[in-house]
Amino acid sequence: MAAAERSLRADARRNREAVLDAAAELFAQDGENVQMDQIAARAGLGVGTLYRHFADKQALRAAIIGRRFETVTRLAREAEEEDDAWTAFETLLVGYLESVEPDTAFRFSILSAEEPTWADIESEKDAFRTIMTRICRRAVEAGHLRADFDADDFILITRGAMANMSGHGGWRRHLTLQLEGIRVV
Amino acid sequence: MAAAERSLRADARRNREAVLDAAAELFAQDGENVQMDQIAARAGLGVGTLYRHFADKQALRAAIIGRRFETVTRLAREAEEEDDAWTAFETLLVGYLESVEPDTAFRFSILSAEEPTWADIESEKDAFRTIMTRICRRAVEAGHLRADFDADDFILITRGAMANMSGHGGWRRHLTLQLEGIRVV
DNA sequence: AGTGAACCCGAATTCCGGTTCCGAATATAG
DNA sequence: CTATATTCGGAACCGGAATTCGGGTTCACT
Repeated sequence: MAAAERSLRADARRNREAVLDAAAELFAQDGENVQMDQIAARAGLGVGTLYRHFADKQALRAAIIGRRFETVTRLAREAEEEDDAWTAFETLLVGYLESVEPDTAFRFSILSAEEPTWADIESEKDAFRTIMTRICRRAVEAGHLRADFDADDFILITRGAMANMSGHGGWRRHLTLQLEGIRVV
Repeated sequence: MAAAERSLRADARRNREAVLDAAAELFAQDGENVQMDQIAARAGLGVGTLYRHFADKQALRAAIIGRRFETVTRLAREAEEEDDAWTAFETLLVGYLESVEPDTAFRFSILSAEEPTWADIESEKDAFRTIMTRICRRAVEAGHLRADFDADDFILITRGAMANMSGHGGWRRHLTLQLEGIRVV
């Protein structure tokens, strides 16, 4: 793909970016229900142009989702720099959620789970998961997280928080509950 | 509505039930993406008949969701009978989630949050919430739940669990984490 | 057992949004 | 500057799914 990018005509590359930006913004805002026409309009282009760059709507979505994964992966790398194991974990957790909060499309794509030919994204997904796993492990070993906590649990927690992001900012409260537990023993 | 039911012709009432049952089953199974034709077929009726009983697809959905609320409200009433405050709470929590697990449509409608003209359902929703609030309060007062736990938190917790119901049965694990907390202090 | 209102049926229509297509416009090589 | 390959634009197309509509059917009352 990097090679392909280089061989793209100047205007084409510019437009491709415009499409990506417009799509990102609209998908983030309205999630699933955005029309190709709207994206084209926002990008100041014709629909035809979208299809020149992306096979179909699904592909465009995939590109957007992939982008966000790159973002959070970068974020994870930063978090890993933290000296304290707990700080690293908390930074990742909160950073991830904050980054994802305004992106309706991403949240829904995660929550919907089905995701047919989402195969494209797999590699980005893995990159994130790898780092995330290390950070979790470190926090467990340092005794800051329950001994049986693992990467899958991180996903459970974040999905849970994401489910409480619509409208009311209840997800922060929920995160507290998840960290501390609701039961008194 | 009760009066209207009485004045319905025998076959009409029967068909109405058939539609409701068929719709409930299909919506539960496939969530959002069910066609009116399918529902009609499953009910052994023509599409026209669906529209005789429900203004549009949305109205039908609303009726189904309302139904499930009635179910869980009944469930809550039962839970409240429990002598032990914690047992009552746990019964409600787990019972609610188990009851909701197989109902894709319901889960999505809760998670999607937007809910345009969902106003119809409000009363059913309130009925449930009232009882649920009492049960939570009792568990708090008995010292089984953190002191600041309230009805809104119940919703956060359940939404969280519901977000982890697609496919993998991870929601039970998530529920444990939510009850006990993931952090070690 | 007749009558009319209520009800049912499902083909036809409408609506909606993704995708295609090809002439016009534009960038780059020579 | 010209030629040629690329890219753009957006009206037209198309399929899928909701909704309508009017003629046929069934119930319930007398």
